[in-house]
Amino acid sequence: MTDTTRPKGATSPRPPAPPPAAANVDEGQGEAPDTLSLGPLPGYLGYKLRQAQAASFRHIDRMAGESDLSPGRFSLLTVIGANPGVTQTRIARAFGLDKSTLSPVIDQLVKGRLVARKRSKTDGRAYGLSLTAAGRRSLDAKRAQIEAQEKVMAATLSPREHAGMMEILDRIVAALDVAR
Amino acid sequence: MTDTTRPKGATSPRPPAPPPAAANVDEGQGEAPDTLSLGPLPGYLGYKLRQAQAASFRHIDRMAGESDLSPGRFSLLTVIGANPGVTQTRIARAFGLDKSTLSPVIDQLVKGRLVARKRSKTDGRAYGLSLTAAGRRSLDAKRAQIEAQEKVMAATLSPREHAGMMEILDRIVAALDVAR
DNA sequence: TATTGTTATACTCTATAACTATA
DNA sequence: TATAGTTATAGAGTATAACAATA
Repeated sequence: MTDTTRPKGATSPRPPAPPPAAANVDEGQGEAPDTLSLGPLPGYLGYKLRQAQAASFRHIDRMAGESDLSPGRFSLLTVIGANPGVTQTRIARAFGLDKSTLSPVIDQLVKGRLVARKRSKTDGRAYGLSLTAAGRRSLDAKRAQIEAQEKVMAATLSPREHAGMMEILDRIVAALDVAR
Repeated sequence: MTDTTRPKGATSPRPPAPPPAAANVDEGQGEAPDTLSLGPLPGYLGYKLRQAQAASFRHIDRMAGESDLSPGRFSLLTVIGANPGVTQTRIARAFGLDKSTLSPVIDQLVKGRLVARKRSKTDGRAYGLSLTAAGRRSLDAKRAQIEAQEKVMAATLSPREHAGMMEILDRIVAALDVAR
């Protein structure tokens, strides 16, 4: 999810470089030396959604310093911060993830002292999760980066377009999760 | 990239289940039994982009049969199909990937007999890639699924909204790849 | 020396299955 | 029996570094 304390010495795997715009050409006759066709790909909304999502991660990564939170860990810390005492299972359900997915990540966050894990008084199986002071600081720092990115995106959109995107994206999610 | 022939007996890792809509609630006072706050997440365009992208993959996966192409391998086969004789390096550049990323994937595609790899006559280092008949069939089958998904998305959008999305998504990618 | 491609290694994100401990 | 969490294993997708072969 969020990558707390990226292993100090680790070579953090960087996202791919932005694909050259040239490749975005829609099919076509321009068989120039190093331009290749992406076929029908640029006509698919799903493809563009993927491109935009990838560009977002790439951009966040470029803003990030060493041992910074990954987008996934950021969202995990955000939810823990907004729901002190929450359990792993509840978080997994909220994100639609399997509980086993969270175990190792939360373990890293706990080892990195960003998250505190306390056994529940009322249920000996469950843990209550909360942010440590360091976790809160990491989260705040990352949120500033995220919100800077939001400003970059908002700056290229009119307020109407921005609101429209938010709404349409929800509609797309709803349609796809129902379909089939 | 694309996942050609998913290892026959392999338990293809399924995408996460759709998160319950309840989790979408924006902060709030409603501290109901199992509703947890996502904090500021639902207000971020980047977060919604990620959700929509994930919903798209999830939906494709639900349509897919056994040993079907992953979205990544689909795009890879698409580009090979549209540019017979293309080299790995050129594809990597077009997608903004490192060349080392493609080696294992293409190797699988070749082993799965979906892609043919021939040493270039003019450059002994390079391979020319092309689709086999089976590769073409897999690609066509997958494309039908992809286009079915495109119809599902298009059905929830007005033509203007659809066109707007395509254009705005491009604008977001351009803005993010320049920023910082 | 530069380029094409491979291999080893690593990291994120995700899943299923099997298991422990607690309810 | 059901639930919370862990561990082992697996797979997609991506990277860097080091290397071989060819240019």
